[in-house]
Amino acid sequence: MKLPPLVQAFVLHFGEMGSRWGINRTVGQIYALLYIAPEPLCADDMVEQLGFSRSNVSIGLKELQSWNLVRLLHRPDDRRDFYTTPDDIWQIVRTLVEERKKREVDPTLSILRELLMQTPGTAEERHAQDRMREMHELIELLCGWYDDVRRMETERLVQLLSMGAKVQKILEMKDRLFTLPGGRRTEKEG
Amino acid sequence: MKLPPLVQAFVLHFGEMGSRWGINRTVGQIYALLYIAPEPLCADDMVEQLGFSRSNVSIGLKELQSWNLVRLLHRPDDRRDFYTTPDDIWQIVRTLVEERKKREVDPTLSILRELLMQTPGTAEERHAQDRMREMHELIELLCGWYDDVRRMETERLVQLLSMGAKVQKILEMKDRLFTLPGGRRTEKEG
DNA sequence: TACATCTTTCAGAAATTTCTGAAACTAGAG
DNA sequence: CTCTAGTTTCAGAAATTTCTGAAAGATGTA
Repeated sequence: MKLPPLVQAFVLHFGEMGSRWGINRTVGQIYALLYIAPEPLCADDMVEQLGFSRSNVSIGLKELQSWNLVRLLHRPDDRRDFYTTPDDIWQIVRTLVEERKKREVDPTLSILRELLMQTPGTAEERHAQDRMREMHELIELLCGWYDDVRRMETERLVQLLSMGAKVQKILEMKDRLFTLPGGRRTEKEG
Repeated sequence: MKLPPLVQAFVLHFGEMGSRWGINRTVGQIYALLYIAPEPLCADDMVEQLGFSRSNVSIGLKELQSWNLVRLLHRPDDRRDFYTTPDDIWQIVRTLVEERKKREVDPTLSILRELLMQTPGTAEERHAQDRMREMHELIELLCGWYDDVRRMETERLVQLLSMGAKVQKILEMKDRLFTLPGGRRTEKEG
């Protein structure tokens, strides 16, 4: 691996973290390299800089493509494929979350739905189903929220995130505004 | 494996998803079983119901304990350890997020901080560092938000999540309230 | 057509992770 | 102290994942 020390440390870290993030070392390193590279890279650049075999890099790139995490581009008079990550890091995060949801959440959601359709035979099954229902509701709530948030413009999103718990203050204010003197809420609120 | 079909399907699913979630099959199945079991279980119950070896279950339970995901409890006149998950599923989610952050985000944050302290030698390193800085800022923003949110009471949290993008409406309202006629913001905002 | 350049596939080697059974360990009861 | 009922550890077997080199495929050029 021939990289400036700073870059190398970054790339190696992403390789190590790869396994914790459910991708492998090669894929982690390739992505890290693409992310910090000032220019698009071709597969052979990666082979040279990371020291993996050509085929390993090829498979890693396929994997990244299946995650929609890289852009493929070409240069005039050059048959090679060049790869980059989006310049906008928020775009990267959005894609990452979207894909992880697709792989890590959606299958569970659909199994839960399926199992909740069934009629429980025993008390044990009934209890199991209650527990699954709780889980299903929670995941649906989170997904609903996510589905709203992902449509927000980045600027708004940043604004919201920066506020953190201050949103709560606003909610409390809203509650005061819309709550009748006796403590009950107005009809519109729920 | 001797379990009611409904329970079995659930448990098997969590086993399969285990690898995508960075835990293994055994751990996934054990947790699923504990989650839907109406009563606390001891290790031998799990051996019987899941068909793993005793030692495998033991290691799986240790792993779950290291994630703070199970509670250990004892019965009078019984030396065995019994295990459960918290009744409150929100508590489970909170723990899960906390632990994943600890393992999947914090190490990256600290490497980034470290690398950003260094003085870049070349233009390439300078560019790499800029890119790392973007990443660092984004992660800090998310962590700051998370740090606020995790302290919220569950009821408030649910309220917030249910609102989804409606929060945006409130923000816009707030903007209107605090924005001077000319379009500039008041000093307090920003 | 033959050739050059680049990419992909794939069988098997290498490495890593998971799982098991046997042995070691722990702590209360007699 | 010894027995018993439990838990943990650990070396190696089994399974899975990752990685490689060689071969095949694709595509543009002469």
